[in-house]
Amino acid sequence: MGRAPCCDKANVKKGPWSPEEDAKLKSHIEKHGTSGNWISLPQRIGLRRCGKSCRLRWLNYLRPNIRHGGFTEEEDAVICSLYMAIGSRWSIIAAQLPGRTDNDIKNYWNTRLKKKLLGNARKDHQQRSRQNPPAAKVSKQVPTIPELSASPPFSYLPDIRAEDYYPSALPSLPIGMPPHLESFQTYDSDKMSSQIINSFAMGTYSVPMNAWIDAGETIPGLQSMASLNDYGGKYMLSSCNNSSCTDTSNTSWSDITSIVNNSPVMPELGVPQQQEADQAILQMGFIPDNDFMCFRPV
DNA sequence: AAGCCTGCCAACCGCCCTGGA
DNA sequence: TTCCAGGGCGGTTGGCAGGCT
Repeated sequence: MGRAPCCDKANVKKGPWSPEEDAKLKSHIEKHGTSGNWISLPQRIGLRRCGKSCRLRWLNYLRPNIRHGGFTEEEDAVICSLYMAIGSRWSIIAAQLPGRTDNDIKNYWNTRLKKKLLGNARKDHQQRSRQNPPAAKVSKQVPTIPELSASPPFSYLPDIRAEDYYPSALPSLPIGMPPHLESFQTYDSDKMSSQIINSFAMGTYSVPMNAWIDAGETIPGLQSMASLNDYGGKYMLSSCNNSSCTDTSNTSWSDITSIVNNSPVMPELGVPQQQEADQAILQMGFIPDNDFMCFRPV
């Protein structure tokens, strides 16, 4: 037996709301509230609408202080960061943006922001590739880990993963990411692409070498991740490229920070020149634009 | 001018969660 | 403890508008 419908589907009106219906609903809720029951509300006020439809109309359109359109760069940044961190949890994302509804943010993401993000990421990657053509690989033993070739991370952004940033060998980590907004709120909007790379990388626990060295803000984000997740504080640090991964150590958070801080660039914690960053990466035995640093709980 | 395409967004659908009986 | 109604939410759809051919 199926679930009983929430209303009489045959007798409710569907489609766009008329100004009269809007006025009736708004006026009633402003005077009496919803009385804690959306399902019975339309009957009580003489609307031929489903209760759920009334609720949606009120929440997404009629309630006070709703803003539509005109998303700012700052709002874009928050949406991007949170989407990368927690995925399509639109209600949670909306809760961080006063006056915005989950529906609006969802629509905005699907129609504009996703394309903007993909465009920036591609442009950024192409520019870097021109400036830093892949160097000859530094000699080191890299045992293949065949099982890592399946199910790459971030299925909802296949274009970036497949073509721009993520090699197919990266491990997939079915683990929830806590929000780490504090890591992203200070970004310069001019550096949108860097910001996206960082949050993207954070969500998968794997960091393109360039981005890792690029942005000091990655560090507090990682630290937040390490402290909020219960993995006993142990991580496996790997370097990955298109065909294989090399586990360098089982490491704790302090080991990771030690490795990062030993880089000649990281102590600046600002935005070092890309050439310097690439030089540092090479000195550590990695290949910019080819290798990735992965953190896996062990 | 007409038809087609694309982007946008309001609204719907249906599943899951929660709290009360 | 179980059941169920209502609420919440994310995915999807359909219609409209504007641009393009």
